[in-house]
Amino acid sequence: MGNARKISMKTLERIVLYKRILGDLAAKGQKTLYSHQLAELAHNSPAQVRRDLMITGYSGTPRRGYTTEDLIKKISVTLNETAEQKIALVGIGNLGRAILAYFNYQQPSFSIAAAFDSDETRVDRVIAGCRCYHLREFESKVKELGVTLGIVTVPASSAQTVADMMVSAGIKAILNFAPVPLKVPSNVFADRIDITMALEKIAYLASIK
Amino acid sequence: MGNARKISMKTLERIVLYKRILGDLAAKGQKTLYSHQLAELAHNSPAQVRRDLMITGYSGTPRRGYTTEDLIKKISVTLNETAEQKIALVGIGNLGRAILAYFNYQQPSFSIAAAFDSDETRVDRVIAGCRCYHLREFESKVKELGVTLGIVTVPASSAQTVADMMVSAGIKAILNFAPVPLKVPSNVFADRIDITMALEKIAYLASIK
DNA sequence: TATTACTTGTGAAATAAGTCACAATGTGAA
DNA sequence: TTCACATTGTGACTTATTTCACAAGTAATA
Ligand SMILES: NC(=O)c1ccc[n+]([C@@H]2O[C@H](COP(=O)([O-])OP(=O)(O)OC[C@H]3O[C@@H](n4cnc5c(N)ncnc54)[C@H](O)[C@@H]3O)[C@@H](O)[C@H]2O)c1
Ligand SMILES: NC(=O)c1ccc[n+]([C@@H]2O[C@H](COP(=O)([O-])OP(=O)(O)OC[C@H]3O[C@@H](n4cnc5c(N)ncnc54)[C@H](O)[C@@H]3O)[C@@H](O)[C@H]2O)c1
Repeated sequence: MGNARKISMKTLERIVLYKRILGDLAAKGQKTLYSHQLAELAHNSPAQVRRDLMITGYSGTPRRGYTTEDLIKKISVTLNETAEQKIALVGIGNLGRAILAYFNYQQPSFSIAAAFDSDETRVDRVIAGCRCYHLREFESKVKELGVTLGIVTVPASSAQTVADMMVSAGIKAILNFAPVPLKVPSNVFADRIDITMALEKIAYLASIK
Repeated sequence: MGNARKISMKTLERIVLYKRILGDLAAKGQKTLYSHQLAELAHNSPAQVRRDLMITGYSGTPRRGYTTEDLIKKISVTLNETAEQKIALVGIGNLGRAILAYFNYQQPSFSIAAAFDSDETRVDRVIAGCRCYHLREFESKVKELGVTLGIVTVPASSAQTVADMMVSAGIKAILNFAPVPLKVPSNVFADRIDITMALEKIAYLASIK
């Protein structure tokens, strides 16, 4: 869309975090803050914060810092959060259900519009306010509901098949919890959250301390 | 421990992935492979694979490539996987239970030794083979069982308190699922998996495609 | 009003990560 | 055995990210 400047992955991740921190502060009534305060809360440096905020185009004022509400709004615009996006989750297992339950409470710029599974015993019900359908209804529901994002919580062996289905249904970005990299066309973005890998990582880091 | 060379986070993450891929190939009977094949499966470049493998000290042979089993062993040694590590999970909610259920099936170089919660109704039972205790028993159980790793799956408001408790019980590394950075002393490592952030990230990336 | 004391935004430098490209080398074929 | 050649390991280069450091600017104070 509009945003001319390209945001690096690292900066993207941090400004999402900044927005959340700012939201908490705003809820507590804090009107302004300095880069060093945001840095403290985000566990990084003031220079990093200021550099990251450059891409939003928002300018603080010297000596006064940033206005909480304005900065939140500017980050939201930068993140194109104007239009709410809909998510389809595939794989109503333990992890899938935890995610469904969680994102019902939350109300960010996206919502899980529908969930799917290939197991007949897991479909045709409502979990945490989200309807569960059989996988065969995937493409039609995605199109009907205007889904643009996908969450993959199926076993690794089925993850690529599910991703392919998402791509052909027109989904634009996928978050994959299966421990296998997905192959998607270059006009689709796929990210992976690999919990096992994260554990092996901390196991290594504990072992060298 | 022994490992002189410092592994970068990026390389660490990738060699963990390589090991898993190699394990799958070995299970299917593949004896050797080339850097370009591993790159294909890991979704990166052959040069990246070879560069990453340098820190293991393992050398393949030109024209024949890498011997699957040998490379797996060398990565395991690099990752100090000789001694199995024990994990304590705190927060037996939706996500915590999904994780408990999952890591019971798996048998890697670590296992979840005990789970804890502050809610009386969630303790004194066994979930997926893992005993659940009240949080007040945390320190004694951690020491009794020799736990070195912690998983935090409590609400954001309690995450820092739980982390502090883990640190004072002697835990060396923490994996945190709460959407808030943890403050830990420099001899402890804290990593965070932020699912909401990952979703906001793909939402942004979908919006610019 | 002039001055002081901080904070911002950002070029420039430093560091980290990734890619290229090629000499060295072992393999399999003849 | 000899040779052709695909593959490895790595120095050098490129690109990305972070940090430094300081001019410019604003609010508070006197
Ligand atoms: N639960 C965890 O803590 C955890 C940790 C690490 C990785 N993971 C990964 O997350 C994924 C889900 O884990 P889980 O614990 O929820 O597993 P699970 O077995 O509880 O759930 C998997 C679900 O996917 C469904 N499914 C299987 N094949 C399907 C297909 N082709 N189409 C649609 N649905 C299908 C199953 O019916 C089941 O409901 C797995 O890839 C797993 O490796 C989970
Ligand atoms: N479930 C998800 O998909 C999801 C997604 C994003 C983030 N998260 C984060 O993961 C964490 C857990 O999420 P969840 O969905 O499992 O929540 P949940 O409410 O289902 O579970 C939280 C558990 O922690 C326990 N708890 C609360 N305070 C505690 C304390 N001080 N000590 C010990 N136990 C305590 C509660 O009794 C409960 O059992 C939260 O921080 C949440 O923000 C979860």
